[in-house]
Amino acid sequence: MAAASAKHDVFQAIADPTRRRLLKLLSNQEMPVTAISEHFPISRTAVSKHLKVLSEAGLVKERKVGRETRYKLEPDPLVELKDWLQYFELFWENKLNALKRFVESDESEVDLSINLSGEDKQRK
Amino acid sequence: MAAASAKHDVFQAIADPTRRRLLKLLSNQEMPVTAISEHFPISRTAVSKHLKVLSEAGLVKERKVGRETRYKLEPDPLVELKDWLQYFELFWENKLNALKRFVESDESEVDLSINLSGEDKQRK
DNA sequence: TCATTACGAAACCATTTGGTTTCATATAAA
DNA sequence: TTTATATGAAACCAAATGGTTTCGTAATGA
Repeated sequence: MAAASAKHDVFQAIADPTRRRLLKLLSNQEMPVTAISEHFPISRTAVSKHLKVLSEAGLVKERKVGRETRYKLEPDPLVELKDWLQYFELFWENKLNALKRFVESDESEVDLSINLSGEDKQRK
Repeated sequence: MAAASAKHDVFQAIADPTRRRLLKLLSNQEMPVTAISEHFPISRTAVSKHLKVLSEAGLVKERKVGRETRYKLEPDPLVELKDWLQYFELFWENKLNALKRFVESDESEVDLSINLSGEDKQRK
């Protein structure tokens, strides 16, 4: 699945603060472009281009209704971000806790090579 | 807290695929620049610039050892990403579950307007 | 029918980005 | 001391980015 969002990836799409605001705005409601752009200090055309980027990343879906195009959030591609982040969960906050979670959750697909004490983490 | 990583934010820092690879590489080990750049098809100088961006976002820490500068991951700023993502958790995965959680938790501060059927809710 | 509204495409522009090569400097090694 | 190594700063460049204004077209409404 996850229809190969070729041209723009999620990481790049959310790099821009305007686009992040767009995503939040559209998470609550489906909205047409003009209404959307009233929430931003830039031109409608500029908003339209941001929406295009988001669309190419698969993060919004558009639907034509009469003469307007309504956009809404399509959150699925954010899973990629979540997965990426998950790798690093091990390293922040309480690192020991993270390790514990990791060992317990048995989603040990990757050997992260963290060796905190010289102990063998493969213990069961 | 969270020492105002002014110039580059986390979102922008991780937008570049090379920088994402750098973070993974440095999560396991502290490494000097030349060794790092052997893992990439670009010049050492280019790698150095990427490291600077990561550093300005607070995502790596450098330490001078003799004539080399060693870099390692500093994962704390990723929490910002995690928090941002968390907002959207409601919307992906099993949307019915999310809705259920939402309804049950009675923290109905926001009208999430999840439209499960594809019907136009505005019809009156 | 004719005017208005909603929208995206196009052309254009300044700035940022990601890369290069060259150079200066500090440390290590011979 | 002299040479080699490790690194970042500087100058430069092409392409991408984020914005603008102008224009064409489709749908609504008077």
